[in-house]
Amino acid sequence: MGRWEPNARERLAEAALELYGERGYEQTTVAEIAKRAGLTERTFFRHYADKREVLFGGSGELEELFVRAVAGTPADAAPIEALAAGLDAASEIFADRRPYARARHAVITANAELRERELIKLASLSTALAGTLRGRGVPEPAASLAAEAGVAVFKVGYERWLEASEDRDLVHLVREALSEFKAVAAGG
Amino acid sequence: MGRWEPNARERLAEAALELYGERGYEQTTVAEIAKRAGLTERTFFRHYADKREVLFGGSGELEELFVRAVAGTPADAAPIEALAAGLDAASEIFADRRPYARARHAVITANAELRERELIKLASLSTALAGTLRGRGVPEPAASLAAEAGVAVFKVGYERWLEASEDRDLVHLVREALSEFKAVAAGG
DNA sequence: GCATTCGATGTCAGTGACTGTCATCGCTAG
DNA sequence: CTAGCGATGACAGTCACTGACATCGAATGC
Repeated sequence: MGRWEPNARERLAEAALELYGERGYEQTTVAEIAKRAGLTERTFFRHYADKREVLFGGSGELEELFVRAVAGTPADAAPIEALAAGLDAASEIFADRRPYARARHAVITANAELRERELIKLASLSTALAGTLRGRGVPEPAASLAAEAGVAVFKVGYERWLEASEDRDLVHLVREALSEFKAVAAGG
Repeated sequence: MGRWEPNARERLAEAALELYGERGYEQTTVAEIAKRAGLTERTFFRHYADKREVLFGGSGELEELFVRAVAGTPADAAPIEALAAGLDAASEIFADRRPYARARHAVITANAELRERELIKLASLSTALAGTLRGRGVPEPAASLAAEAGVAVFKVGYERWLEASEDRDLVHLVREALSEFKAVAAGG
């Protein structure tokens, strides 16, 4: 494996989150992250495309899970109902990671570049969901609109979960957001 | 005014769009943009915060117009109906700018950094709309969800407009996107 | 007219993100 | 034991972006 210790990639992500939290994203240099992880700056950029990406290692996994759940829904389910299944699946993987999610979210919301990166990850998720819906026969622009709505619902539920007390779980908060959404879209 | 010619800011934006279109965003240096505009790199950064922002000079205007139209709606209008008024107002200012909008959109979609910047502008719009809706008595999370939906509708209509023939105008395409949205959200 | 003042620009040096290239380490197959 | 290979280190270079200070040009006051 590596030249020295294993899990270089994970060590870098951990060091980055710590440093971004301690002194802020902008005040942290990549060289400092690499040093805390026992590596060099050059190696950081072999594992992550840039200084922002180190906080988004799990986004591909989330997207894959969400999409798979939507695709696994009965073919005659309405777009919104297929998305509901995806929302459930995506919510479950966060179950025991709330402390980590909170630390990460605090860092991201504190910096515009990181917010931008988060938005493009969500846009990628939305694009993938729209493609999956089209594959199920949903025409455009309904597929894209439904996908965007699904992501918005997840985002709202997720943010409420971060602020909520420990006994409120993400799956339920996202479901609540979904029914709020349906009410608003119906003109309520 | 300026040391030489007037409208330095506009000249920079024009030069940037040209160069980004000719040789691509990444292959263009800020020094080249400034030179084409008859200025120096340092002056570029006095007018625009970074190399991406030069393509987004009008986003504040769009946000202001959209928000004002929503705020000017009768107090008893449902969130979706208030947003519909905002969508109409926002759509009108693009009426005679389709060639420019197409060139700009082609440049933005070709580069991930520029897509990120566009997304955060839309997120800012969404946040502003949500605040306006809250000011009209719409509670959270309905206000945020409705605002996200409104932005998604605008985005879909706008993209269709860019691809459409010259006789189809933005206002109508956005209205079509809105009714598609209502149908999908209702479970259609 | 002429000096003063002020905003916009130019100049220059510096930091840090990111990349290309090549050497080197340490494990593994044979 | 050695050859090969993947991961890392070392180093030089480009470019986005910033701070500090000089300078220009036009408006203003007299």
